[in-house]
Amino acid sequence: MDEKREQVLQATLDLINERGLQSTPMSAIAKRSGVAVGTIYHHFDNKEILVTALYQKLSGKLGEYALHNYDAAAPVRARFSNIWTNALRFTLRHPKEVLFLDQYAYSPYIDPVAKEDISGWFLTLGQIFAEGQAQQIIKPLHPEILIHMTLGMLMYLAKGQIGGKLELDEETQQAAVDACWDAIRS
Amino acid sequence: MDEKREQVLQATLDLINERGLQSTPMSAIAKRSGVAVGTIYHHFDNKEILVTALYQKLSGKLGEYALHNYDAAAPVRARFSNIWTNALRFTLRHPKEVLFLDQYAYSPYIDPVAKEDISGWFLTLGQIFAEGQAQQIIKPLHPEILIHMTLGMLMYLAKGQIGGKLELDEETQQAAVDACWDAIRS
Amino acid sequence: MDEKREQVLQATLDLINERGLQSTPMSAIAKRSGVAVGTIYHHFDNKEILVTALYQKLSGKLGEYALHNYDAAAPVRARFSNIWTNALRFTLRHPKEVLFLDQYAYSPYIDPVAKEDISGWFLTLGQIFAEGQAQQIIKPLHPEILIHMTLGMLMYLAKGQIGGKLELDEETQQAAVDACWDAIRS
Amino acid sequence: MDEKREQVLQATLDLINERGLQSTPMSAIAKRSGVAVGTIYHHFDNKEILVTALYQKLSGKLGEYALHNYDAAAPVRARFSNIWTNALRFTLRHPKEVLFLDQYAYSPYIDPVAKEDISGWFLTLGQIFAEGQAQQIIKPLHPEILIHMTLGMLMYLAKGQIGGKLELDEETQQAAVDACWDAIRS
DNA sequence: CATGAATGAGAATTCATTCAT
DNA sequence: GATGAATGAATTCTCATTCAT
Repeated sequence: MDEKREQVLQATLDLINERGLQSTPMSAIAKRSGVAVGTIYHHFDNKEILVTALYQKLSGKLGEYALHNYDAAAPVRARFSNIWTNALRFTLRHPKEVLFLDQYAYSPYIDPVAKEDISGWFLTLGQIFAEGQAQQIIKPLHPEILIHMTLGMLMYLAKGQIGGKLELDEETQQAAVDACWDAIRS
Repeated sequence: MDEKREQVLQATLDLINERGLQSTPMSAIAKRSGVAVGTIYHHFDNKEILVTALYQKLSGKLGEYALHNYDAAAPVRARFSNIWTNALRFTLRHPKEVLFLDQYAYSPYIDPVAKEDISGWFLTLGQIFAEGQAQQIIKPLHPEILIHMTLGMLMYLAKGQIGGKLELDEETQQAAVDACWDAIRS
Repeated sequence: MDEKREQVLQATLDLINERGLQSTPMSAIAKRSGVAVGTIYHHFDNKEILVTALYQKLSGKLGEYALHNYDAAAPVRARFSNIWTNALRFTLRHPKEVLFLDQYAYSPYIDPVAKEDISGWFLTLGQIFAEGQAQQIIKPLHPEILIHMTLGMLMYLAKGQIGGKLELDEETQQAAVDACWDAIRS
Repeated sequence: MDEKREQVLQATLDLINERGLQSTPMSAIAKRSGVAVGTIYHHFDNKEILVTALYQKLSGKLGEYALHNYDAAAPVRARFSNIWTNALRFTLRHPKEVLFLDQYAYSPYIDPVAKEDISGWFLTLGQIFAEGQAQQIIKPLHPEILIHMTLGMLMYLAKGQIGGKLELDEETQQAAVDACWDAIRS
């Protein structure tokens, strides 16, 4: 059943967030998810594949969420704000997911191939930046740099909120997205 | 001797960067550091405490580095740039250290209490922001938010460079620090 | 299966008797019992719990054996002799069990709570003593004292025989039980 | 210094009583006794020898105590009572010592040769019993049996008191010694 | 003699994975 | 497919003992 698969992924996410990968044995995932260990191995060949599958699922979810209501015809800044507002909202609504993604994006545990951007939102961002640079409204820095800077702001806002050090209401979220824009606009 | 302690911390950092915490047994740390397993436990009660000690050491090192040549009498922007240039330089010169800090700053593996800022650079940043806000040259957002945003930019630039996706020459570093400023200035 | 559990308990008893707790690692118990180490931990959370379980099992066995053919209607002395003859016979037939019980009955290694008398033979003895005292045929001492004295005689006779210093034939066994009676009768 | 030797022996006794041999490492003995580990090894070649030395010391102490005021000319019963009163008093005043002796008298950990009765109180007891049997006032059982029975009573009274199940005032102590006599007299 | 840091063999325990039911 | 008991290699941690100071 696909339902069990989802339960396993959810339990894995929860446990890794609570205790770290190091301290979440398959047996704990089994207990938390209500799925027998053997059954987990029916769905995922081994632990690494399970974690990788989780990474890919969440990565796709974030990308998909970010591209919500994307209007290719809108002006550069509007498109940027749209994506970034979406992404920020996602991080605030799904802190565990974001923390996990951030944690494993550079971890040697997950196969680099699995980290490819599936949803294409990085690609889209790159296009927006290129277009903005052609219009001379965005700093003439390498798009990869712009993506990293803005993504970093986003991720650390999420981390801060998760760590309990920050509280972002609607208004502040808007201000944060504007700050992102300020960082990259020329 | 304190020398052995340092050797252990260094080996731990190296191995965690190469293979991840999950895949670096104490025996490997012993071998790499040239210190017997028992001796490691003589200095650190258990693996978690060892990793925490490493975190604290590196965290302090980054903070110390960031406050290099700090001139409390300089104007807000100069002070900001000074700290941030220092910090960025640190991240580029000490990629392993930064990757580790980023990885464990929000990990449940490390006791939150141990993550307190020892060097006081966050405190200093907070003061700079407060002063800038009084002068109305910095956005009226909560200092924690400003810190997280700029720190996020920094960390992700470092991660990008470490991951080989970015190349930050001197000029670009300067531009990055300026972008940080743009993000927070009003 | 419960069979494995029993094999482990038996191997533990044998090894502790042969080499002492100190010198019987879990790996040895695994080898001797023909059960994998991991399986032992599947049945007993840790070594201490394993030893405690063994204690409880043997303690129950002795109590059960002692109450064999117990006739509540028989006179006090007959009941006393019955129980004590049973117990003495048990100690002589099950030297390993007895040595273990004697060794751990007062050891800090085993949780005092776990040492509660499950079989109820101490309770029964207490009743016999109370009745005997009412009939003024037993010394008016606290039942616990009477129990400890007679139990001590029994245990040390067993230990003497096990250690090869004594040889108790049927006749002597009878004499020993009589001596127990003499010790407590008024 | 001999003082350090005594401190080590005392700490060893205390710790073994509190936590069991299994859980008292040399380092703990060092800490508790205030003597460095290395120094302990100056006095005792290894742990086994340390424990054995403790056994011998306590065994001698008990024997010596038991023979206090021994009057070879007194009648059998008086001599028996004298020794047994002494011994019982020792067990009540030195519960830790007694528990230790009982614990290791039959343990494979201590070299059987080291268990030899040094003080000669068993010898003396044997003589008393032989004399009493010649006078037909003591049961015609093998002296070893008589010793084991009475010793068992003694030890278990001590254990009971240590375990908190018993409380022996002066009067009861006298009664206990009488009970011992009743057990062996013909 | 005294010290206690250092050692590493060995003990306790964990956990990914398998497989009979 | 689902289950969870069983496995044993790998890991964390302990501790008797040594030895340079």
